[in-house]
Amino acid sequence: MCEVKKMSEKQSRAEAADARRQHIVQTAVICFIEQGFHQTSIRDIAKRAGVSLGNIYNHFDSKSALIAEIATIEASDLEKMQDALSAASPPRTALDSFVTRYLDYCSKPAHTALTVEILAEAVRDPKIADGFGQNRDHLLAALEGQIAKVQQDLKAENALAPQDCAEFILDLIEGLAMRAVFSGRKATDAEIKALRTAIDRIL
Amino acid sequence: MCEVKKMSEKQSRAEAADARRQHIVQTAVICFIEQGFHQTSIRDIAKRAGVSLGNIYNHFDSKSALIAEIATIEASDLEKMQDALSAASPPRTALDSFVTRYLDYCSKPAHTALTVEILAEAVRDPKIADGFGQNRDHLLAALEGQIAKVQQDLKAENALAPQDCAEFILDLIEGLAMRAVFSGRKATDAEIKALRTAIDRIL
DNA sequence: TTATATAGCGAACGATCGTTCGTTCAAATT
DNA sequence: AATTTGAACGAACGATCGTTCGCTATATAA
Repeated sequence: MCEVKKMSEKQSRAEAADARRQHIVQTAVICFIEQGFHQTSIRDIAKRAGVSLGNIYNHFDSKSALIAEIATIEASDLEKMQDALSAASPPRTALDSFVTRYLDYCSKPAHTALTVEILAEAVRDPKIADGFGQNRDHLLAALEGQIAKVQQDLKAENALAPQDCAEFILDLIEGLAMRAVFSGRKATDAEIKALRTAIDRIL
Repeated sequence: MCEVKKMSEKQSRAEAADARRQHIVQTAVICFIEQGFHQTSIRDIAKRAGVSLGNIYNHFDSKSALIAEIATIEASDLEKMQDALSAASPPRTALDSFVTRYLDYCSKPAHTALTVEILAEAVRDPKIADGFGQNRDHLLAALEGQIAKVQQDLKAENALAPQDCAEFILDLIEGLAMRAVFSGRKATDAEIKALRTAIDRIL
């Protein structure tokens, strides 16, 4: 009846609940990054989110459900990376800009902390491992498509299969980023140049 | 006085203590691989090792000290990998055999589980991160030496710097191994062949 | 032989964990 | 206006955590 009227000044109950839920998720992510999954208690999250302990269980079935949801969200973040690959620019340009974007993405310490945490969880939870692998496969497929085009343009002989090529390129980018994060610095220009050279050779 | 007499049939007190300590460490490793650091309790380890709860604290100061020790042991396992690199065989042969050995090493699911766990710990504990990074640097240096020789033999122009090259090669091997482990299989011959091709190109 | 030191034990401690529960209160529905 | 719904709360529960402590027994030292 009066749904529309107060939309602008005050959100509906369902909207407020969704916002609260999302706020809890975001706070949980911060806690998990800082302390890890199993060193973070529900009380930690509740306190930091300014929410009661019991209320968290109105929005999530259990702590592991909250972890699983965050793992899914983090995995689906990869989808945004595919935009750079689907762009209508020349394949080679698209690939170059993808390298830049993905390296930046992997170079964020927060991303590394969360990814490693999810990886450790994925070792024992096939459900999380699946979500992780599935989204990575999507990115891989998109990358593979561009690589095939680039190889066609290069008319390269004895080229590596695009699938292998795509996996290797991701490995190189992730490896460089992780090394930088763990030594508390950013990848140097020299390192990035070497990365691009290595990718060129692999193509 | 009677130290020597019973050495063969019964170990001295110090030896027995050392053996017990090592047995606890090995049991802890198994528990940590199966359940992760923070999902494993001291009681789990004690029970599985057939040792009393309190006795563990006669051998280790705390749970985190036990974790740190295991992280150190695992990191120093990398040293054994350098043997293949220091061998007196032709550089190219040494490098090839290293690729095989390191891929096998990284392909063990138990190794992956423990490494990911240590990595997650290293994000928040600089001491563990240092131990991890230091041992990796040693391996890297050894690999770098062989790469320099191989490049010299190839008389390649515009070759990548041996340091970068070494890091990239480790990234490729570790990436392939991790992918295989997480999908519950072994690296296929085709994948290994692709890996070797990629390494050839990078050199 | 006597004294000392230490590995081994398991009950016990205090803290904290994930989760449940009864309750309150305001929004939504009738 | 009356009723129902569900978000929000925080005390409470039972379990488990890392760690400590007093104790026994035995190898070593004196």
